[in-house]
Amino acid sequence: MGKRKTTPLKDYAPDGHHCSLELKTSKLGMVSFFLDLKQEDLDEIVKRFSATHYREGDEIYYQGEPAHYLRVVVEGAVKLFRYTDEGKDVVLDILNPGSYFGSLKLLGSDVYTESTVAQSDCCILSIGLKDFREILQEYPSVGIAILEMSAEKLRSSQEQIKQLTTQPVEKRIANILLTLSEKFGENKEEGTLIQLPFSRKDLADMVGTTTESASRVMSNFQKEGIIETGRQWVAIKDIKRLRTIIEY
Amino acid sequence: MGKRKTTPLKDYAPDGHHCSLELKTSKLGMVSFFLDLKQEDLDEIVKRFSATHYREGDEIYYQGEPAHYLRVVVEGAVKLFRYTDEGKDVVLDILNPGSYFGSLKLLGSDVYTESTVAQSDCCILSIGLKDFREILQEYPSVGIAILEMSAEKLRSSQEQIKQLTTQPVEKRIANILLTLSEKFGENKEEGTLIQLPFSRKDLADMVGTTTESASRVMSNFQKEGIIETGRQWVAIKDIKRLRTIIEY
DNA sequence: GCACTAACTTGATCTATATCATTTTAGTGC
DNA sequence: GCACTAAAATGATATAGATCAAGTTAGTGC
Repeated sequence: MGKRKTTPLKDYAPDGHHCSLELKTSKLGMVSFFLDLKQEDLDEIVKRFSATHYREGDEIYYQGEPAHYLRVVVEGAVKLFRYTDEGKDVVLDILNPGSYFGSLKLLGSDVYTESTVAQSDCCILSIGLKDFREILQEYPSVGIAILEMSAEKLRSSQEQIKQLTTQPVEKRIANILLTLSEKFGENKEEGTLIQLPFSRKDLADMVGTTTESASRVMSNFQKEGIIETGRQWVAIKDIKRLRTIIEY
Repeated sequence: MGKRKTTPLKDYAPDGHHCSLELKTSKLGMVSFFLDLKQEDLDEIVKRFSATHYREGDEIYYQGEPAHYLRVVVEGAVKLFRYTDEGKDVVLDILNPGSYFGSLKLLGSDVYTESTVAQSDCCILSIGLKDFREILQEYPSVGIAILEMSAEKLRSSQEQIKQLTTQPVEKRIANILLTLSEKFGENKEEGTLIQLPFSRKDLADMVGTTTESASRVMSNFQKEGIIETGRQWVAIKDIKRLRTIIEY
């Protein structure tokens, strides 16, 4: 049954020098709000962004800080979360390459309402809001596209609310595993490895439960052969069964 | 102690003919995405919207229907909700005059992901997405404003997620009462009357609990003199105490 | 290979809230 | 004023999941 000795997760970007201009351009082109642009326009836009590299666990910004930038994930994963006065964390989203975050407050000043950390090593592009505003004025299609993405985010947030209020913990976890595997899954011999380090605590904070409850559910899933899991990693072995759990 | 015999809620617009052009214009000017426009531009834009009047309880659109319109509340209140396969309702928001809803999918087709009903008699302006797109192209400031409103909606939805996962029912209800009183409150001799018909079931669906639990909490609040309440109406008598409950 | 530690698991309670079952009452319409 | 009804309140019980308290182990670094 193949006892593992090391985490199956890729240990990428140890030297932090993979964010070539080409990679940046191609990733920025992926972001759907730049989807409609011609290559030359895109090249022009990329120049206005600056790239920063973060190591796993680095904070990108804190809840409460003044907000001046819009950011885009080029590589890696970013965790977006709020913490409460009582010290609990609530994970709002885990972003994959191509997603934007930060502020969209183009007029007046703004303050971040969530904190963000690099969930894995990652490369982030950022642009000042003034500059972004200029881009919006130059390329109206960008505005329309970002408006749609923003509406989409709202919808998925509403879906989360629905789940929190109507679904038991087991279903919520099954759901998150499915979502994460769609965002970060890599097909391996035996099932889909979620290419993203995340602990039971992270998982619990994503679905609004405790580490212990998350752990129990994951243990059951593993016993049933639905997943295979270790410290900070999960592979899905039986997606069908996971879907069944969600639906009934 | 003044036993009430009738609901204190206003019974407005019984004949449905109060949506004058002036009212429409002034309300549309209130919507912050038209805030920057000159009066003449606004007049031009208003013409492209058409007004519809709904009676309390009327459905405006259903979850799953193809979505072709963007709408704005001119008068009254609109309940935005999702229902689940198991027959539960989740209230996502209660909109007051000046709020927009419907679709923002300007390219391609879209399907409503929530249902909406008139929570009170109300007047709604709607515009086809094509027309709206033209407005966006003509008046770029509208796009920027709506982008910000959309970001704001996302944030309040995230706040709701935080509350659902970290706060007990009593605090969540206290919170909603405060929000509703800000949106629909009218100052009366004794406290703030929430000018909006809503039942214990509505309340429960807003905070993700059951009618019974909502009822118990409301009974306590009334016993403590924090609120006064009857069928489908609530008045807040001691906002300070409500705030205390939320905070500790 | 071996020791070390944070991550994870497991078990035993406890508790907030759901659920089920009635009873009570506010507000309407006659 | 009185009867009627849907809404709300209340009580008794059940339960999912939180909390508290020890263990276990996966994966790392030597």
